[in-house]
Amino acid sequence: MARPKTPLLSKPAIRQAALTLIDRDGLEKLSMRRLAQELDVQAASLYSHYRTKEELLSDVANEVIAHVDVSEFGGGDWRAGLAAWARSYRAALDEHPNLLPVIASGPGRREEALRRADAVHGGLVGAGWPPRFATMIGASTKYLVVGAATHSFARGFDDDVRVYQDRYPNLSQAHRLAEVAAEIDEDSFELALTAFLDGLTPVFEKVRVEPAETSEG
Amino acid sequence: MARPKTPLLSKPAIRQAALTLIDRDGLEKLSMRRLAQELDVQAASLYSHYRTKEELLSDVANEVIAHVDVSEFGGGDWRAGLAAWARSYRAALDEHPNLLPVIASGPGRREEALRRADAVHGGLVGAGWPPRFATMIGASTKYLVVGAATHSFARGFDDDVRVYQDRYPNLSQAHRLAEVAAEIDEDSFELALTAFLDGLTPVFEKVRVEPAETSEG
DNA sequence: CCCAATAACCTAACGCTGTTCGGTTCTTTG
DNA sequence: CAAAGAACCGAACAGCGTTAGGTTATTGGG
Repeated sequence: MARPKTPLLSKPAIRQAALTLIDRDGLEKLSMRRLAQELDVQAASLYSHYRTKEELLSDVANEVIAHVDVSEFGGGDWRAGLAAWARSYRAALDEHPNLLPVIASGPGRREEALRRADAVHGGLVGAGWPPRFATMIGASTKYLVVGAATHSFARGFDDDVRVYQDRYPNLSQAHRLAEVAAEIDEDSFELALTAFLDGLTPVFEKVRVEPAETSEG
Repeated sequence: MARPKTPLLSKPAIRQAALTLIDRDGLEKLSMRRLAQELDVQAASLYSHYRTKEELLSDVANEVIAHVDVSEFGGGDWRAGLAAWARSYRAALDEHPNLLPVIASGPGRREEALRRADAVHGGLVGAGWPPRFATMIGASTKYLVVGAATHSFARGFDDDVRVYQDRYPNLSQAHRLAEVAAEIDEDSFELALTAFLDGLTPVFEKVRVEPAETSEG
């Protein structure tokens, strides 16, 4: 077979198949050969569309991040903006947990990630935070989200609870809750986010500035 | 060559060589063959000491985590305990940034991680937090630390600042600070940690219980 | 309208990876 | 003193990302 009359592949189709495979079988199971097989194609053909596997993965990650919502920053309420952003971010990561290493590790050349970082920064400054604080708060909130997604209890402990029994007395009770690990994750994230925002509020009162032009400078 | 008179390898020696290589060349450059070469040995020999590469990496991670200090929980001050733990944790991750994916992703069967989780939980309960909150707070703090380490500004953005100029007006100013990215990371982490602890304090006043026996349950 | 360029697929191969097999020699145990 | 096991080796396996070179279909310029 040579060049087909209608193309068998396209960037979106490759991305979608990759994400499906990652969601279903895990990141480490995704190989170019397996991906090609899923698309009824030979592995080498993928390189007509993506230069490397890494580039493909970055593109997949970009697409996932594109679903994160930063629109809440539109109103001037930085608390609501941050909370909505953080929850939306977390939800996006939660939908594709196997992809998390890609999102968490890579450098941030991804368009959509930058677009959102810009929106967050602009929203905070627009609400009265000094730019330096806006940068820090944006980073900190992301810490919380990414940390909550990676180090989640749900996957952070072994299924076999008996491993911990007796040896770690303080934990043994905590992990009787293994079956509700997801709920603990959720509660912890909300607790942390709320506490963080609460702790930020008095800081805001101290450093607040009159909102100037956001975008010039 | 067959079996040598005095062993050429040992688990600690292998771990140390692996960590050195990871620190120097990065995680993805570490292969069993390269590691063996560093130890003047053949790759297959490593399997007399470690069953898989994964097991070796987990052991290396365990060793790094062993340096995290939870002793501050000894006094009854949960704030000081949490802060010291978080800073120590972060410092440990910072010393071996290339190892971070291993620490962040793997399930928590690592002895030292469990030992510390137990100490944290016990310290919080001992200070008066209900067990359920202790679990959540431990998880949340870890979120903050791991998130701060993985998504650090220092590595989260591309070296070439000009990429972002003009296209993202809100960011262009922020990233004129690229050369002080490490400082931003530090400040953000401290801001987040402090805000989180500040936000937690009023919660504590509400839910506090008389410290009961910590270890029976 | 046709020819050149390009694009999209293919097969085959390269060098690398983690890991296993079977062999040899040394040490330890009974 | 024999048997068992431990610690090394060389060679090989299957699978990986990627590249080279070939073939055919489409597209753009003279």
